[in-house]
Amino acid sequence: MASKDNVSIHQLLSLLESRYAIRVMWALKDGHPQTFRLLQDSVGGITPNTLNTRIKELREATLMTHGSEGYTLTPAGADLMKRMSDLQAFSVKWTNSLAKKMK
Amino acid sequence: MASKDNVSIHQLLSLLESRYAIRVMWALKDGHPQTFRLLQDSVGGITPNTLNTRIKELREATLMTHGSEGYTLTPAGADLMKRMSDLQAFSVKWTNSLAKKMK
DNA sequence: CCTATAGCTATGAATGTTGTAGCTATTGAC
DNA sequence: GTCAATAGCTACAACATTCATAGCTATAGG
Repeated sequence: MASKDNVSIHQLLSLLESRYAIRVMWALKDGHPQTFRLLQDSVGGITPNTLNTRIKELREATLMTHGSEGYTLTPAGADLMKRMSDLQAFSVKWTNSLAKKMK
Repeated sequence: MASKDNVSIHQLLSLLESRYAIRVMWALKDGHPQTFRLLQDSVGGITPNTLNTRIKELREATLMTHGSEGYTLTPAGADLMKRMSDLQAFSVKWTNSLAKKMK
């Protein structure tokens, strides 16, 4: 059903479109657990308030959890990051072509 | 260079993490040009102020343009959406497993 | 002219994010 | 036992983004 699928993607995107949401998960995609403060540093520039809000949202969405060694992605979260890993290569190409435009 | 690559992905993500940014491009990924108001309806719930802000940002980022038939993605924008197309399948799986959790 | 359509701008209120500070609980060393 | 270090978070006020609603300007067709 197409409209149901649209609802799904909209739900997902409205989660991912909060500031830092993707970067929080991105910081965890290598599988190493991180503490609250370490995560804050990895993401860079995020305040504890906001990080905490993101953590709550991502946990409710079953994309990340908190184990004994710190915060990690759930299998679903890891799957999502795997599907987004192409962004890395894109971003490099894109930044380079932007830089060319500027000069 | 790893740190340079990190800058790239951060630049990209901070663009994509604005509300509706991804959904604006998502609405154009089939290649059909859309007018301002049509785009507003396709995205759903976005106000003209915000849409206009997103359009400006995405045009400066060379991810979308405005031709004679309306707004469209640039080749770079289309490339980006292609790389994110896996999100569709993920979101359906994810919504279903969330729904199971709830009952 | 008159209406329809397209692309936007104006305004004030609601919501989200920031910077800075500091609280509580747990752990291990002394 | 108590002291410092670490972890997870909360409080508060300032600032930024997004909202809902309204309406302006310009162009094209009838």
